[in-house]
Amino acid sequence: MDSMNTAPDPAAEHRWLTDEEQRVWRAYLHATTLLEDHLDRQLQRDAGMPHIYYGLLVSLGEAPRRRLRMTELAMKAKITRSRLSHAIARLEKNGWVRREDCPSDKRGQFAVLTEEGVAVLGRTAPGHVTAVRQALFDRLSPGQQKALGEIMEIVAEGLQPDEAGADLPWLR
Amino acid sequence: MDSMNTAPDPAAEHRWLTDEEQRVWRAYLHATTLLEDHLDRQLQRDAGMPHIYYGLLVSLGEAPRRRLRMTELAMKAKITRSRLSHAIARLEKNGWVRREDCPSDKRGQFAVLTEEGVAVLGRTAPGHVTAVRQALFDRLSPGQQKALGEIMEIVAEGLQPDEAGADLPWLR
DNA sequence: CCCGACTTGTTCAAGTTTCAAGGAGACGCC
DNA sequence: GGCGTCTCCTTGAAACTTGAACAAGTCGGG
Repeated sequence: MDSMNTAPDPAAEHRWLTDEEQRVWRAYLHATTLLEDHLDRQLQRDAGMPHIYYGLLVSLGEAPRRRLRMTELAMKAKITRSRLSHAIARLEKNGWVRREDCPSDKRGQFAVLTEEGVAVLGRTAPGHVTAVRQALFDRLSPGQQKALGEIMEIVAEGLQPDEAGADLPWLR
Repeated sequence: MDSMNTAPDPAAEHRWLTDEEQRVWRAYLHATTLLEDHLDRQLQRDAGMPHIYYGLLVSLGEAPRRRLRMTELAMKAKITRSRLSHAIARLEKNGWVRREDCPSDKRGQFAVLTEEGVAVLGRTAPGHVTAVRQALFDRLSPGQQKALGEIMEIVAEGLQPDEAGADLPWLR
């Protein structure tokens, strides 16, 4: 989505994307949005929640005592505390998560996965894994899977660290 | 809708992700959300609109006579017509897009990029390209770029076609 | 002990996306 | 022409996200 490739452009030289880079970039955008939409739809249908909400339940399910401090969970999910606050409220209404006060810090709250939440995960996870497998892993060679992992780690690494107080969505 | 190769889902055997697959999948989720957030933030700051709105302007800018029918634009952007309708309303309020009636089909509407819209793109595109380059291409070897392109094309191909009238967000 | 500085989590308002209708025109067919 | 059925796009309400502002709690000096 970044064309006008032959423009001389003001303010001195500017490196546009080559045709090949542009092809790759568009394929990336296309595939990632398609996959995200696909999984969102799959989970909405089978679990009654979008992908990110599902991710919250998974994170809680993996945590010790199935609970996490709000801030910690927000960091894991890479969302703002505000957004998490709303999300947990919704999941609470569904009965899949419960809030608990933190004894050692009166400001703190734990989000705790309920039994019902565990149950939802249990009967939903297989279908989700299947969807991921069918959309991604079943279509890639072992070499491609390896390459994808490496590439994504590189990209994440470049964006992740708090370089010069740059992008820390969960602290905004 | 469910697989054709594995067993009937009822709690029977189920192929989970291997540790390695899980590593790759999490890296994928991590990197893609980080990148999406990064670009959204960059564009919101520099252009006053999220990534997808920017994409709409780009699509219009590339189209003949800088105009596209609503449905066509929705397909290009892979969003529903409803969503597009709201989005264009917003862009119209910004003065970057204008609506025009289709002469040959009175139901039809064209979304047309205005001069202001062109200007916004012109002064915004370089920064955006730089952001993409810094986050992605500058960090990958030529081989990785090629691999990424191939992988994304495979994934998109698997999700794209209207297999059994499955997932067509823009027709819902 | 008290103050300022920072953290934690929530809330509000504004903006965006989704979902379910619905109006209006096109199209085929009798 | 009259009908039923599509297609094109919009609408309004509900759900979700965002960013700023806020109350409450913690913490480290002085």
